Amino acid sequence: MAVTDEAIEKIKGMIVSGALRPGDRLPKESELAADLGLSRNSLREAVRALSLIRILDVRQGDGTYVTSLDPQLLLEALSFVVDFHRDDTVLEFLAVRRILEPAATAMAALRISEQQLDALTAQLDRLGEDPSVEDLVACDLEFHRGIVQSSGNSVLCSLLDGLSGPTTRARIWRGLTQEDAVGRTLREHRAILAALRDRDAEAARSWATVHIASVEQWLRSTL
Amino acid sequence: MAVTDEAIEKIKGMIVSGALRPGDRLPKESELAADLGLSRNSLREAVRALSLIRILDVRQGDGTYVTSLDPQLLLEALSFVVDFHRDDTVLEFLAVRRILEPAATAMAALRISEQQLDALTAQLDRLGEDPSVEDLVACDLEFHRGIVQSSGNSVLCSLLDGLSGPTTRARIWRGLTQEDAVGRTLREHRAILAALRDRDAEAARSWATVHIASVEQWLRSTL
DNA sequence: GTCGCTTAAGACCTCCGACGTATCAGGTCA
DNA sequence: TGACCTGATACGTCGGAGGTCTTAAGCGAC
Repeated sequence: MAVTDEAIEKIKGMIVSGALRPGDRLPKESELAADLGLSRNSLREAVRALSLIRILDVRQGDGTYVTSLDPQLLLEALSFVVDFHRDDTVLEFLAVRRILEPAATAMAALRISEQQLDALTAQLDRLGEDPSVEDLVACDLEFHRGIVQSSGNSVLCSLLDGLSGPTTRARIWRGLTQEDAVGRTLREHRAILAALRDRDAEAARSWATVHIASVEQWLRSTL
Repeated sequence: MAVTDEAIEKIKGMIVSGALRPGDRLPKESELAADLGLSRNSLREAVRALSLIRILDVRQGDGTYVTSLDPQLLLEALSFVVDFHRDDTVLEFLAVRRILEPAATAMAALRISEQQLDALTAQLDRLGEDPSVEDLVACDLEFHRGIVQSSGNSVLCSLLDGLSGPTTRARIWRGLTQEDAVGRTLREHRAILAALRDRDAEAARSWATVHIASVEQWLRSTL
């Protein structure tokens, strides 16, 4: 195994074992390199790799720190990876989202606060009746994120955030080409919101399923 | 932005835009560094980072290649990230798994082949009636992986694979401390398998839910 | 002619040392 | 007291020198 890979494993080990805790500062590059028995250049490769996936936070002129390691932060790296997906796998991503999103929406129905409900309502009102497709999709992302955050599960939230990216393009494409896709999306958003206000988890789940399934169905028939 | 980060973005751009396709070979380090306008050392940091998340495959003595970019491969990196989770987030991971796994099991009920059913049965038979906790958990992972693979969704499969890691420790702990956890797990596995054989998606879904919920409940009462 | 070994070229691996740049703390001066 | 300056510290970048591994061409024995 290459020395850099060993260094990655060793740093990982230090964090997992608790020798390094969230927020801790690492020894300076030259010292850590000496400790781990490799050159500063090779160590930097290891640190850079861990910093790409948000394990480490490198601040020039200051030092290198362990991040908070929050699931939210760590899964942010997921979206970077997901950007590389190929178009022929959009359906698989969408299928997973179709499983998670209704579940998250149902969970949110039991926990969402009145303030959050009001905020979602205001957001939909702001969009108006006839928005541009780009505005709609941006608003769509925001709407669903707001709901999923109310599920109270940050892992679920980050995961859905990461998975939503790839399907965005598909949604824009649909909005541009399918008759009444915009109006349908708006109506479904209102329905989901109404179900949340009623604290009706099953209705919320069903509307979320319908909402995503409509995109999925269109995509399947188009490909 | 640092030159290395720029290089990461540029290489990512080359792949996403299609200039570099899966399996393609990158120019050699010295050439690519010159093309991107940075030193070989800095470029190596970028390449190393992308190789950690399985975007690039570096082969000493040969060259650097773009990987297949399969969801399965890309999400493998997820397990690396998930290893850093802290124990207090196990419940959140488990909650997500509780959503995904029953859905995947239900999907598998409609698609799993007779050969795969036989393989799963043989696997359970091999384990016997009174296995060690470690053997049981290893077998548990294998069992669920086999089922999820039959769901036919590789994104779902890889995601669950990544999420199952963190909960493994918890399952071992439970097996060692809770009365009859081993026997209960074995019975539930048999029940899931029977539902799959019957092509009964709803029964399969329910048994999978029960199976995971029992771990979740125990963990919640223990913490 | 085919198989197996040798050899050389190509590409990545590791290291060193030097200099550039950003941050922060402490001191200085109005 | 507060703004500014300055030095120490740590990360950022670079160029070059060997080292190691993979591959394939070359070559001899069977």
